Amino acid sequence: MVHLVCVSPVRLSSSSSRPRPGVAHRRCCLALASLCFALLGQLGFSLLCPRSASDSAGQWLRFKFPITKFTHSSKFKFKFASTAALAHFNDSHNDFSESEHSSSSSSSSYCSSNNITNDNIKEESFHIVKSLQNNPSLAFSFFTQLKQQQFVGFPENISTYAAIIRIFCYWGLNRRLTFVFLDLIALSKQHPSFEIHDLFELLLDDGGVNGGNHNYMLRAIDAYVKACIVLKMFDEAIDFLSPTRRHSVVPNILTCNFLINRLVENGKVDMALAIYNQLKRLGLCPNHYTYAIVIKAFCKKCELEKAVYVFKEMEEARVRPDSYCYTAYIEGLCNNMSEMKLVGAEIMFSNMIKKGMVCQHVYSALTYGYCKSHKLSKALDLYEDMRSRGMFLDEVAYNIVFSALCKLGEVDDALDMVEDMKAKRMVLDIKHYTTLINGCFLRRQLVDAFAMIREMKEKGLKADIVTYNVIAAGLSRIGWAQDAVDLLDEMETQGVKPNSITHKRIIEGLCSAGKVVEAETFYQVGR
DNA sequence: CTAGGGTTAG
Repeated sequence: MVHLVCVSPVRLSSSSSRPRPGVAHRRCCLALASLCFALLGQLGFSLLCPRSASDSAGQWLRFKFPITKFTHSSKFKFKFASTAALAHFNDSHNDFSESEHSSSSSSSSYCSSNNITNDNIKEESFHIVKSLQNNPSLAFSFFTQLKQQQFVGFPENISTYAAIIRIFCYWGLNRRLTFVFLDLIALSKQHPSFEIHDLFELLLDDGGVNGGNHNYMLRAIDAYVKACIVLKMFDEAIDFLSPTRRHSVVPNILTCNFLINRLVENGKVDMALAIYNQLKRLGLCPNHYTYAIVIKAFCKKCELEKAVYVFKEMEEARVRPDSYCYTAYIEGLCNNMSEMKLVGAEIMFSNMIKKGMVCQHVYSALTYGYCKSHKLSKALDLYEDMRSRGMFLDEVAYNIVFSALCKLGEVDDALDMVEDMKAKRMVLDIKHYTTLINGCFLRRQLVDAFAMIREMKEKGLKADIVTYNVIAAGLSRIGWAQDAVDLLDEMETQGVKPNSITHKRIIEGLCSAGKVVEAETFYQVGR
């Protein structure tokens, strides 16, 4: 095994002559890296444990994989400011100039000891991650491997986390940063003595990541706040936006938008509006998306006048509303449906057309409004209008149209459109199938209905409670009461719990099939 | 940071 690792060192050409690596190259490199790490896992960790601290296993990686550069020019060397906490680690590998490296010398040193202690893994992992600072991709896969083998423990190995965070901050790999923080949050829950704030203190020891440049620190804060939001830890996210926690860094409006939007979606509308007001007090400028979310928030509270007032606020702030803002309001009108409001939505829609601001989404919103108020032919007219403008339907919009067509009893048209979707390589999901199955049953097109059910299952889609209710209703309606009852068995094996609608449909089926006694028993004791 | 869709009611 060791032999295999050392046979063919990769020759590194000088950085100036090598073309910039493309995405494919990077992917390839990453794949190669994971492969080798997997190999390492099998070998045990001994390969990565050199005799001396300076003889880092990072060197092993260096001759094994060409060092890839990301978008930064090589003039920008990663500056890894030392901290008091990290001072005992050897910093000699900061500079990763890609000089020719004699590979043969290191072959023996990596297969040294077999008796690895947790301590040297800790030390080495920090060391290796740090030495891969010019290759974030590789650093990340190494880190992932460490985690999979549970070598990144807590709270002892906080420095390895700090190292990986610094690297990702520097390279602006925000998504990966968020993943690291998701991890950290999970770990900090296992180890209550550790607080994320301690980690930030560590990062701040340098005066910020990378020599006090707040842009880097901001990335770490954003990523952490985002991770909190994803985990619905809203209080923690909000707490971090407070002046004492921000470390005098101004929060990013995009992150704030993300927070406010998720708050609204989770029904915490008042909290969202409070944050919005706080942002304004902080002097942060909301952008058009912020305003759109606020419009949505007021609509959700049924305070449509206040939603209108937001447009005024935008005018004062000289932020031009975009199609999303208008759509948010149209959606609000459609959801708080009344004849008058629908007219309001139509007026705003035609204004959008005049301004050349229509987007696909506004069509969905208004179509949905028409469907809800049973103006199905208007909905279909709108669909035609949309096609005439060369807009295309996406998956969700297709389903809105399907649902309108099915209610009109025009399932065949819907089924034709399914073929269009497939021709466009669009994938149907469980909601499409539910709509269509329902439509087929309503028209008593049983062959189509069962074909749809089969197709859905063949594609590996699992029916959920709504789908089962639709099927139960369909079976009952066509008089197949026993099959509706039997559906409960299938639901049980699929782990879907029937609800009151399911039972209601089954009882209806039994009653209309004349099986009143069975219906009564079912009502009394269930199945 | 970018939304929206499927059952149901005398």
